[in-house]
Amino acid sequence: MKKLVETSTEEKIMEAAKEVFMKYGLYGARMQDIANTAGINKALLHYYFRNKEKLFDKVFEGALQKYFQQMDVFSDSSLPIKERVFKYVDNILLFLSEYPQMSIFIIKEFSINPELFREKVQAVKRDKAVRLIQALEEEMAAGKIKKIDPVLFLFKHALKAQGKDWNKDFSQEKLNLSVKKFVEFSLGK
Amino acid sequence: MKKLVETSTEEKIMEAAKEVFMKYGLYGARMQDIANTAGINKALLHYYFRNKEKLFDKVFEGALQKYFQQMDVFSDSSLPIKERVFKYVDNILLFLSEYPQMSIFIIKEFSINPELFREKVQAVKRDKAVRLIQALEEEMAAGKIKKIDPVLFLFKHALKAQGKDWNKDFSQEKLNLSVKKFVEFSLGK
DNA sequence: TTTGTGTTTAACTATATGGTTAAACCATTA
DNA sequence: TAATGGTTTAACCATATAGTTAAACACAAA
Repeated sequence: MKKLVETSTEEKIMEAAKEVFMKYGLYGARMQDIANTAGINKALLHYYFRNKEKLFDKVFEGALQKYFQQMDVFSDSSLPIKERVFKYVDNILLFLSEYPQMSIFIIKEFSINPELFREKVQAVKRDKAVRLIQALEEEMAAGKIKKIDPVLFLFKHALKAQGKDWNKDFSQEKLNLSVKKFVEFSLGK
Repeated sequence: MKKLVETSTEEKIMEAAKEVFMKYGLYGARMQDIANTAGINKALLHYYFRNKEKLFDKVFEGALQKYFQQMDVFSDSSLPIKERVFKYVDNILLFLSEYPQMSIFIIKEFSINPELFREKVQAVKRDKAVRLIQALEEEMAAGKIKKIDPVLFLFKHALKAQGKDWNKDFSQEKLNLSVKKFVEFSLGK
């Protein structure tokens, strides 16, 4: 059947593109390299995904989707807020250990072109992060959690989940800025 | 005076190259971009540093030097081993927060070409890491610290310094693999 | 078998990129 | 002033790279 071959080739390209883009970034990746990795002719890349940037976008979108999907925990209002936060942080930690390349990749691409990056992210993220922030703000208003900047709140809890304590063990200067940047980016700050 | 202008241009190139290479990596960086960032003609890059790889090597060597220099704490045998470990981990944390790009950069370049990377590192690292391991093994033999794999030992202490506990809060699977890779790389494993 | 359609390829083009060269520049010194 | 030598530049070259095209291929329907 034709359809099967179709999806298979497209999948092969996507997998190869993912691998190469993650490794070298948008600028560093070579179309020929992607084609070789996928075991196909270079022209096929353009047949399936018009050009380099469109291919990159597709790969990127997939990666981001997986990442932002995890914010959906916050929509489950049956769970107490702290449970949700814990679950979310737990998922993120798992995600980061499952895709070590991806976290670095996202941080890198973000640092290369924050504006373009943010723009591309918007389409995927939609209101997920907004809803997350809203959920936190509601709980703050209800007095269930302390009133602080939601980003800071999430960051502190991410630290806490790892057994760190913001006040005791960490000073602002000693934080790994990448992690901070990453959390900030996630929330669209 | 000529000497002043000379060093200034070379410095400008080094600074620009550092910035661009850190951002885009060896493959992604463009010589023209480096020249523009330094505010000089592209040919000057080749005048001062023959070719792209040699320039990269110089930048890279500088970065690694700063990093591995911190292992020298272990040569100061007047301090108890635990003090040395603490001081070392402290320095590394400070280094990582001072140069957030660099840590990611090193991890990336390492993942792109481990063999070449290791090779380049050898020249800078020399016996620093060896001495570090030796110091740990000596203390282990003397019964001052528990007998475990020195790499694992250092990794655990790096976690501890951040308030994390290997056994309680972390499972092998949940660890951010990048951090583990980075520590392992540092010691030449 | 022939036709039609979607897939794949080899060969090509235009441009970007790393690198070279010869000449210009400029401060020092004979 | 003229010569010297390190520094800088514009213009160039060869190759790599993204992207295009026309033709071949494969397979299903007529």
